Amino acid sequence: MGLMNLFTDFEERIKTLLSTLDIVREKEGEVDLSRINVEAPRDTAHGDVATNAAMVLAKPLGTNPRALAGLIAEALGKDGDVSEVSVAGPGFINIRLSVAYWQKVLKAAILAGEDFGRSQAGGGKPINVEYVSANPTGPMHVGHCRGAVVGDTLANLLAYAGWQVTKEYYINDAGSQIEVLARSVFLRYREALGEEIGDIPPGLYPGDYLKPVGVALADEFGQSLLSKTEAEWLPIVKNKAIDAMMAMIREDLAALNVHHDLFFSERTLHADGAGPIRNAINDLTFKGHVYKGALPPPKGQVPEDWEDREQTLFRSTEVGDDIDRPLIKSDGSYTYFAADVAYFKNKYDRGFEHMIYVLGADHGGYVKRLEALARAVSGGTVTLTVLLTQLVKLFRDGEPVKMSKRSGDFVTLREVVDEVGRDSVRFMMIYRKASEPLDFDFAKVTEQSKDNPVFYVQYAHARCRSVFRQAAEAFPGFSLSADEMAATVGALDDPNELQLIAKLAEYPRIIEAAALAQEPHRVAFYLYDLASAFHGHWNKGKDNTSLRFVNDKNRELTIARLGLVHAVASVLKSGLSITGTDAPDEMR
RNA sequence: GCACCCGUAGCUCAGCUGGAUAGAGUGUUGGAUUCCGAUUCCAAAGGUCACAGGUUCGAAUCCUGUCGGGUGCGCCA
Repeated sequence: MGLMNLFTDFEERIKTLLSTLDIVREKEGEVDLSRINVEAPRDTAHGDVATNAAMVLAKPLGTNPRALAGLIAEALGKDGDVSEVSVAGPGFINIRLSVAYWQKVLKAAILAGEDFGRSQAGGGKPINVEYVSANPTGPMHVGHCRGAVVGDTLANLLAYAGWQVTKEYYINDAGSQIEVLARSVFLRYREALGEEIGDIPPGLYPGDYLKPVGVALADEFGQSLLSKTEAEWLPIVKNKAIDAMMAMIREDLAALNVHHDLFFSERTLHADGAGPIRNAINDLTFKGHVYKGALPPPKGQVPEDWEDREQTLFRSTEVGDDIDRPLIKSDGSYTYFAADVAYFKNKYDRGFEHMIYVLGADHGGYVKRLEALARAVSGGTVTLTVLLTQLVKLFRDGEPVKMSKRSGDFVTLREVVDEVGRDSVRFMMIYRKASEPLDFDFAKVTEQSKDNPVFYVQYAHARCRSVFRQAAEAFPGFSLSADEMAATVGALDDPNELQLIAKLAEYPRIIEAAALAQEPHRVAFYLYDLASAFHGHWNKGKDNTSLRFVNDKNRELTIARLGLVHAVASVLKSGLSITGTDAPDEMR
């Protein structure tokens, strides 16, 4: 299956070829071949693929790059799939591939279909991707949107690239904000029983979305909760409130086409006298990372109410953090971070050696302590990466949309999805590096034009399907299998077609690189590129009718070209499905 | 004060983990166009990759420092 990725294919060829050269054999075992890479030259006029092999190896071999390049080029010239080799610049080796090779690549793409870019890079290793993890105190708002899409797309990408992915959501259902939620709901419960509650007191959640929860409580319990003390009704109301909030959040996520494999409750860590947390702290203590002491006040402005207090601390500074972190508060209760320690240990015990946390930029301060935690608990065997997604600014008609969480006057995720559509939201959210702030303009995102990247890519897919519909008209009773199309690729030799094949051939490499770098946006950009190449080819068919896909006088050629179209459509569909968006058969 | 993220065309952004003359889109300018589904197509102009050093055959990319923008900084979650 070397043909699946032509760059790794040629990397292998060059490495085996090198081992036959005398100059390399003399220093066998001493030369490092890992720095050799094979890539597409920036300028296609230079060739189809280029390698830096000569420049990397010249020094260790005690020769000069141009001379070594000459040797390699000569040997490469004997490869039947290579039509031309040249040495350029400081020692680049440029390779022009034969038409037959491109046809073989296309054949592989046609036969693989949507699996063309699938990779074994992940080696089936388990990886945990945690994302969203919004507090269950209300519906999701737009702020959660980007992390949700980036996390979900990254998880899809990693799965496609050969990892065994678990998509996980950490439910923050243990803190004091949950008590506030329960009290807010209890008020709505009294309201549902006919009581006049007036304005919602400050400090409680004012949103209307809690009213149905109050009504449900009234239906289930009648007046019975009113006679109980808060200590009695709180646990009951809390459970109902969390369940209701999570049901709402799951619906919101579903509307965004986000689906987690596991919802992990923070409360379970506090259960049984906080057994899991105690165990985790004991574990850390056993490994020598815990002590009792007082933290120095922060530099710069010292808080007015600063008091020196002794706490149980995680000596995270020894494993890369800037400051030691409290695990147990001075009143004896556990900090939020203590639960995080237990949660991390839980993941670790479940066998994950690779973990990704997708967090908002406002949690940037949290990164180092999580990394420190991973080192301390796993002894450095776990790779934990935190992906920070920058802020999204909403615009309507060029004007920024103001939001205030206090008044409950925020834009919900659902409102955005309902207005602009799931696919547009998802694509826009990853059509930018995660580390870059993002402007989200309602007007632009709804636009059905070339300016809207989702539309542009989906349109390319629809156009592909349209070609098949046209072919069915030109050749009644037409029905094609991948095998039939793959068998005819020899009919394709137009440079424009070969260029499109070359773009297709990049897909497996893009997938691997994006997965490795954990940068899902690269998939979106590639899709735009491919769509652009396809549209461009289509446009050439406007002037030059001989390039059109369907030629009713040449059945064989048409089948071959449909193979090309099929491969383009498959890659588009595969990529779109990684981004979690549809590949429609037609646009309206 | 400290830590993290970001400074690339007028604007919005890519840049394949160190490669060749730094690329798209949009905008500007000049042409083409009754077209197999989109207000389309082609071309040109447009750059001190924030700045200064360093690492090496080679830096937008890696290291250090400076400037500018954003985010966060005990016992909140």
